[in-house]
Amino acid sequence: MAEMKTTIKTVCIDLFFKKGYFATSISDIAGGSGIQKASIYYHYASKEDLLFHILTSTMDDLTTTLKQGLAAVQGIEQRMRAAVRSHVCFHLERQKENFIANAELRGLTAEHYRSIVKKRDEYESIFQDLLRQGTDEGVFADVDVKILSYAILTLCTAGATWYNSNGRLTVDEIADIYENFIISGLKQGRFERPAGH
Amino acid sequence: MAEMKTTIKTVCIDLFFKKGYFATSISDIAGGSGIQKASIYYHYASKEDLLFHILTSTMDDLTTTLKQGLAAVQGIEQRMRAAVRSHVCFHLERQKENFIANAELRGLTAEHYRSIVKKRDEYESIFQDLLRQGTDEGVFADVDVKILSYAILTLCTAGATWYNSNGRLTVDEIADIYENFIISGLKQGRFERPAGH
DNA sequence: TGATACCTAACGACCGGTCGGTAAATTCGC
DNA sequence: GCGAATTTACCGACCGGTCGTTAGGTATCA
Repeated sequence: MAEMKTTIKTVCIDLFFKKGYFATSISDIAGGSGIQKASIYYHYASKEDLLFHILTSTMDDLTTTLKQGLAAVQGIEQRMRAAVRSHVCFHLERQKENFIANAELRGLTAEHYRSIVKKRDEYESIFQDLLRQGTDEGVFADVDVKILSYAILTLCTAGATWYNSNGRLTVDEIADIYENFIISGLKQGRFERPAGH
Repeated sequence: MAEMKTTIKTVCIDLFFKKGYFATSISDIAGGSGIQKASIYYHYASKEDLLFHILTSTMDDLTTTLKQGLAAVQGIEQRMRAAVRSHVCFHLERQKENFIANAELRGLTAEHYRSIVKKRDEYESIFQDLLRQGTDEGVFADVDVKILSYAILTLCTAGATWYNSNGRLTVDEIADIYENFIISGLKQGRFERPAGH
């Protein structure tokens, strides 16, 4: 049964989130999982292998979720809204994994690093396509696609660093705030006369 | 002369930025500084002390720069623009230190952690005051001050993770993009109305 | 019986940090 | 003005401890 393998991964996510990858030892992970540290190596090849597993599944699920969220949505503004919402909700709902995915890339081997960055680039390119299309159609202002895509993604991603699931706002309420902020930011100049400089 | 002390700090910033705090050894720092690792301890009490020095000076300079940038600016929109610009420029110009300040807080002792977080909170509160005032005056939409302040700061801060000083855009050009994006996001499609009278 | 899932024990490497010592520069007593 | 005392800035050697990892053994169960 892959029961312990799952337990180890879950414990690992908790610890990497709380203490960081380098500050977490195999002993910590073993202790949290209720086994001896040598037994970790029956399930995973190395500490880095564990990190890579976490990041790979997170990135894959992230992209899958986005594609599902966009599948039935028409119109560029609505599609961008859906994309932002998908991104925010995923990051808040799977806060720990996403925090790790953004903070611990340096723990990977060069090869695994490339693999994760490739997945991230593919994900980003979906947003960049949306931005480009919105700009072409004149729905969004003539924005810098590269910079604005980074802006949108890091903005929502940052939620994973401060979000408190017991806090004042629900995931949906936070998604609303980001959605409106971003869409307004993208439409800039479309509503108002330019402010004096 | 405090020459070597400065050299060590500079080397340290480079290494912490490139490899991360935990992955950087005292030997690395010593090697980069051209001395033996024991000599590091003549200038700094510990590895953590080095990190704390870096973060303290960065946070202090950050706040000082913001206050200077706001000193002579009138009007809430212009003040927010100035604040965003100050924040972006500081983060891009001192990219490495700011990256460390956002990534390596976990390396601090509990006491030093509190000290840095306190500085960060004070800095954030300046932005929150601007947001609150802008909302009160009706210049900005009725936004959630807490969430939007995090949004603005993390947005600009993120620039320090991807900015390439040899890249396509200058610091000022990037600041322009952020400034317009954020102000538009805060106004959320509002037409500008003469405030009050 | 043999695969599965764990264990105990131990490995070498490396870590942050300390120690005693020292050459050179600076300060001080006279 | 000059020798003595002290401080500055560094070094090489080494410490206890922890790290990720491995070898080899053992209980369970089909």
